[in-house]
Amino acid sequence: MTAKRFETRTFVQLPEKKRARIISASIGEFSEHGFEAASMNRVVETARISKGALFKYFQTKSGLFNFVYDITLNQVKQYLREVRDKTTNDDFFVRLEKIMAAGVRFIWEHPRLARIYFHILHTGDSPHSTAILQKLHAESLKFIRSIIEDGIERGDLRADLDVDATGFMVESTINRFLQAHQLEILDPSLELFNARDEKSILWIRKMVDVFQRGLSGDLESNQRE
Amino acid sequence: MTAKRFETRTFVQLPEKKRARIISASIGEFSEHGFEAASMNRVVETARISKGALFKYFQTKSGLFNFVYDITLNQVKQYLREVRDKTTNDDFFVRLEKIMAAGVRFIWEHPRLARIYFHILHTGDSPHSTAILQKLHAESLKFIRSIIEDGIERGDLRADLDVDATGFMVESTINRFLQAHQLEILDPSLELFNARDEKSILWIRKMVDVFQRGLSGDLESNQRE
DNA sequence: TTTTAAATTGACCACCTGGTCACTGTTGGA
DNA sequence: TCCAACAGTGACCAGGTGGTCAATTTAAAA
Repeated sequence: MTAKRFETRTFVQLPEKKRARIISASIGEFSEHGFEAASMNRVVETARISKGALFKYFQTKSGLFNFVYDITLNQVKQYLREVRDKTTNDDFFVRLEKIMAAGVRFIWEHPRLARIYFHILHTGDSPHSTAILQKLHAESLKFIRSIIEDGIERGDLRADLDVDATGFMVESTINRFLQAHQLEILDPSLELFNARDEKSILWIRKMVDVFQRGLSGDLESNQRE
Repeated sequence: MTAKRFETRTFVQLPEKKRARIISASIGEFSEHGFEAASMNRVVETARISKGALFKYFQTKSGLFNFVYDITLNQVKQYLREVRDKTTNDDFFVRLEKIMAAGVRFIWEHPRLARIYFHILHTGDSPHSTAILQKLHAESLKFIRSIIEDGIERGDLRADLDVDATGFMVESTINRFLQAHQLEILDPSLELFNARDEKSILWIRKMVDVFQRGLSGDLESNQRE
């Protein structure tokens, strides 16, 4: 699998400052408008280059988007790998807490990339095929599932747990929780928009607790075998 | 609170068939493209009327959207009310199952309205203020919370349950589950896209079970006071 | 200094957008 | 039959879109 390049040789050879300006402008534009509504004219304006130049650096709007998409995805993957590797010895529920906390940190450190990631994840607004977008979701799910399977092996989780259903629920909750930090309209009443630390951690604890103990009042029903 | 009308007198007095054609064309357009990317030209084309006419029926694109949004919201609300009232005597977990099943049914019966609803809910792509969109989310959450509070009162759920966190988790899961039926890219590997009945119900059972019993393998930790 | 190759520019293209308005039916009452 | 009131039309508007390309500047090689 050869790495596809979306940027031209010309772009790569650009002085670093200029290249950085263009990348930043592109990230900004796509993070604010998504793919379809993003404007090449605005990118050109923000980056202070001519339109012709931009189209010499990237042949099409899709090309520029793919370039930014790559950066985004690599950052997300790296952060996921890091959390997983740093928490291998933790109990499942501690691990879950740390994963969520790391997500909040990621949003805080890379707000624009996070926006791009979640926007694609939720709207599919991108030049990619549905197949590729589904793969994105599948990877996200796979990550959570692997954590759950570890938890079962270690005995932190019920052995008879349905991994598919659990994975889906945990992933849904995490994603939505992280989005509430980022998209004001998705922050229902938790007041997590632009929140950090204390408030986030409090919520994380509460949610992990619900996952851990379940909802049932009838403790009998927790027993089974 | 007087009801704001988005459609003009002229539109109301239109022959029913024509009016229906216009409404259908508008619902179709907004369900496929959301608000911003929707095209009045396409609506006009599909509805087989002139552009001038459409702008006599609705003053602006926002007006037309609001009209459709009203229809959508009323349908959603009505279906929520119905499920709630029909299940008041059920156990919480049965109730949860029925709510999810009703959601699947709604998507099956009103696929275009469902698309509009979820699109707004997730992207905020609409001419409305963030305040109004937050209210949408808040109402959705409020609905789930009321079901949870009923469950606690009835003793189906732990009395010490955190209603906020639980509501958030349940609502996230339900929403994402329903979206998987509707948006192919959001259907990770559950194969629920365009699914109905058996497959959906199986998943619902699995998820409700996880909510009910929790994830813990250590049964001790379920005991507390 | 001259030549040559590469980098950069912005006017321009076709096509789209939401919205307008002078004009042309159509209808019903006097 | 005449006329007024309304319904409907589509060419047109300003402003946007992604993308192109002949002309120009820049930089390096000869």
